[in-house]
Amino acid sequence: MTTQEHSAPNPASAPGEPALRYTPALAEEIELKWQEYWERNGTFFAADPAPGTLTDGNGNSATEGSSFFVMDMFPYPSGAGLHVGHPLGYIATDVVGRFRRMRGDNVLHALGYDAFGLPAEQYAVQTGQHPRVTTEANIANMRRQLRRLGLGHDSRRSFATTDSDYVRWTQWIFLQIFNAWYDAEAEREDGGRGKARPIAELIAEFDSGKRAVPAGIDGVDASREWAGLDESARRRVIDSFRLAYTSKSPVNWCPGLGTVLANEEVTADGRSERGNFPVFTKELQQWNMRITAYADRLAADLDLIDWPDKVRSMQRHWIGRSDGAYVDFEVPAATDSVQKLTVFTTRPDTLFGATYVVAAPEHPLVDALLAGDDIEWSAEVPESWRGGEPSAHRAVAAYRSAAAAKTPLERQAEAGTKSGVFTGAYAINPVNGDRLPVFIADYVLMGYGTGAIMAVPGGDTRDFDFAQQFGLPVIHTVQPPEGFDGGAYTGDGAVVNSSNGELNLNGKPVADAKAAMIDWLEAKGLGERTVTYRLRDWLFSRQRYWGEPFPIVYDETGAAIALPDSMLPIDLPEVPDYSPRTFEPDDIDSEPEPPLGRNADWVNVTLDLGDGPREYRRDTNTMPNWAGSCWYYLRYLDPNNASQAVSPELEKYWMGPQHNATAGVAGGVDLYVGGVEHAVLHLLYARFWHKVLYDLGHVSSLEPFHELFNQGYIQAYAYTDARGAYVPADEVEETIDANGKSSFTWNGEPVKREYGKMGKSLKNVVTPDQMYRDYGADTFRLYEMSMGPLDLSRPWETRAVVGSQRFLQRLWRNILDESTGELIVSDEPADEATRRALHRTIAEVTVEMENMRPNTAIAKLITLNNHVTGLDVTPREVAEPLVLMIAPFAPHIAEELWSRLGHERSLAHEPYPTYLEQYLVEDTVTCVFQVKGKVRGRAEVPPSISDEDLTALALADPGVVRTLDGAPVRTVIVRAPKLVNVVPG
RNA sequence: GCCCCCAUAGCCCAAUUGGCAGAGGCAGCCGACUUAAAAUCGGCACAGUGUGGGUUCGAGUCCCACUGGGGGCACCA
Repeated sequence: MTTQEHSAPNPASAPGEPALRYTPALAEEIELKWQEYWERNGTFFAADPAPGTLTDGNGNSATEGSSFFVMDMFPYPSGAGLHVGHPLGYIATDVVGRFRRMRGDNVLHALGYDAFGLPAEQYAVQTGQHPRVTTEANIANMRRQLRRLGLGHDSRRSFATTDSDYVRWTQWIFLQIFNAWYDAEAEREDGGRGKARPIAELIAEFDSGKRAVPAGIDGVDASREWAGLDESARRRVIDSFRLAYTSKSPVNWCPGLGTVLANEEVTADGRSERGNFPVFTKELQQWNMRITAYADRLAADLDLIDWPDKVRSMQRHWIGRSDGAYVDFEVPAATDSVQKLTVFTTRPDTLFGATYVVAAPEHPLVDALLAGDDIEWSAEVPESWRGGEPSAHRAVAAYRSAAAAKTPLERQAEAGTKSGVFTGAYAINPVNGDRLPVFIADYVLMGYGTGAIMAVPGGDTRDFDFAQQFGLPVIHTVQPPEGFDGGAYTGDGAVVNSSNGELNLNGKPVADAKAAMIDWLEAKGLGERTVTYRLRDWLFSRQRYWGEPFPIVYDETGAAIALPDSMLPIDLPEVPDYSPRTFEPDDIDSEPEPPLGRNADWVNVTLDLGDGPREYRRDTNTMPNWAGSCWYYLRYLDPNNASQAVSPELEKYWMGPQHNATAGVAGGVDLYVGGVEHAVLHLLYARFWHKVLYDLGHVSSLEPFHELFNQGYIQAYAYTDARGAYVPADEVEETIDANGKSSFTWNGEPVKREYGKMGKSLKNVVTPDQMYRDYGADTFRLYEMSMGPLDLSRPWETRAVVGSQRFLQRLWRNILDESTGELIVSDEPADEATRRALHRTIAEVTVEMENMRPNTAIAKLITLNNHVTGLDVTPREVAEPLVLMIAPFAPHIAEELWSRLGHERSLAHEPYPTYLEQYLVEDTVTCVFQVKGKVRGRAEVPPSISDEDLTALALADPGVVRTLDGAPVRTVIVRAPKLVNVVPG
């Protein structure tokens, strides 16, 4: 090897600086060169197993080694570009991917772009350009910034959700869901019960008479047989089963955004998560996805995957499974008819403690209870129950309108305080015949359970609060512990006050009493065991331009008709104005106006759907942003497939159950890294789609993502001046006084420091481009990985980056002469201490790498490199493994050194260094002698020393003897060979 | 209000099954090199682990209470 091959003159070097000093300019030269090399050689091409079409860089299919699929959360290409916080996760996955590749895995790592959505639309409106133009420009900019990082991605597998041939398959999956129904009785391949089936199988069941027409379908006479229904009625029946369906129902309407939103996109105080506009409930015809059919599986299968407990708990909570029972109460109504009011309770064991019943204000049964004349309150009705009105009719009407007028924010503010009115009706407690007053109150929600509850003030704090306010009796049915200070007792204990002639729960623990009560209710026909969920169906349509159109048309009857696969994709039409029609944020009477409706030529279309050309009207909604991110991981596996979303063979190879040692029974992406902000939305939706695809036989894995890792955020300091205005953070000076206290000034003026996000308005943005320019990509990567544990948020500190740079410079100088470029490594064997240091480092770094602790892995590499710095020459037997171990973090400089060390090929597929056990065994270890746990002496001892010898050594140690000062020894604890603790008695 | 996580040197962070509080980096100090400075090299100092209890021969690590910071949920029966 000659230096001429490598040492191009470096115009950026300062005068007198050695030609090959590892400066930012040289780093850039090296980095661009290797990025070029990797691209030209397809170094990171992930190979399909034969007969797949994608090969590795050498044209080979995958052979040995297991597959490893590592993935980042789909980036949204924003016009603002990246700051240094954004690449943290991408660097982490790259490090893992490169490490696994060196360990012999077939690694698939690619990155696509989630490019539909409101910001692109808004940005386009601002700049007067088509969203596609701005989106593509943003993607190009982001690709450039990320390529400069040196990420080992398979570029052939990248795409954007806005690509027409990706949209095609998003629409295809929508049709799969539309053309499916959930059969709760069907047996699944994984042994469970309940799965999605093609809608054709449902039609066949109706045709054959196997399944009867269900009751309760709008416009369909339930007494009619299937055979007697006309085409339109049949369609209504079928549509009511679909997993994607339209319904006119209360939805979240956001006038400020001009679109409807999913429950998950609305905050607890009734505002849009994006934009923070008020959200109102409005009856609208919208698309929904029947995610509730999967509630039990989405909750249960969280046990099969390796996710942070925090995220699993957030999903569990969102799904909100509650085991309990329906209980029927008879309510004699004013007109002498007897109504049945069904409540849901998770505490059927407390039924003997029910002292009143509450229905939600909008509960439909309330109307039936009030049927009849408007009669004034009877004298026995307490004043507080009357709501200040002369009759039940008026009190209910007044309360209902007051409740309906409350904004979500007001409801939020009032949570805790109770309100309600008496309906004048009484419900009969099925276990003891007690007459319980029926109230309406807004602390009971129509959307959960049955919209009615039995109230047990003795066992529920909310009911207790209400009972206190309305003077209702309190009966405890569980014996509270001693010292209980009154109120509702919600804990476990022995049941009391709970028996009738047939049933006696007294003395039982709560769980047994629950079961006994449900059994009794079921036997008497008074109730049944049930499970309810907090999860609602997923509202799936948006009134926006920049999203996937629905592959749906409507005929003259208004029925939704799926377009055949052959007509996909349905591309977005050109429209005169693609901004959504927005309104005053609080304009409650506004109606959504989809931009797609502005192109009549597109909306009204003549198609031949099998019965000759006919006029149809297209659906003008678009899909929510989440649609594209629900399945993108599958497309990485098979990006060019024109006949399938993904080939089942490839899905099985990369994601199937047990596809490698850690995949487990659920399978899925091996490592998925991203922010915790997607804990519920994206991750729940994607799991749902995946399970539908599983049920329909398109994928073999039960879950999309096997291991989830939430990286922390890189945060930053921001500084405000006396007026509270932000000042440029990079111009602020810090002074530390004698006590170590920091103070900050900008242009000589004192400024205040705050800690939080990095953002333009805070004037504290640092960009990757600045880092590339001032340090190089390798230093930047190394710094981000060494800042601390990956899952922790930490502050960015530009002036600390130099530490990572010095490390790489020292490594560089340990291997070559920075003036001449000559190698300064020696083929002579390393000395014993160096060899031991190397093998210990390999052993330790391997453990850190396997456990995704880059910060400690890097610390150990620095230690080894510092050791090498102290040697006269660097032994090759150390230099080479050191370079290989640094490669995942700083791949460009590692490739450069590897090549200068005489290797012709990239080190990307070079085996990761392994250690020899013999060098880990020490000749002597330091044994610590303690007296009462305090260190009093130490000695070098052989590792194999016996307990007896150690005890003798310890007791003879001068420090120990001095501390004991003649005191007798009670006991000696020996942990050979590292520790002896002498306990005086 | 309820639940979860975190707290170690001026700063970012290490510390195996409870066993010498310190791996690494930033900043600081001293020395070498230099006309000088930067860079580099060599060296040094700095906390007893947020507070108060407890368990233990021994606690950063386990338990309880509190304080401070971060996050989730918020009438879901």
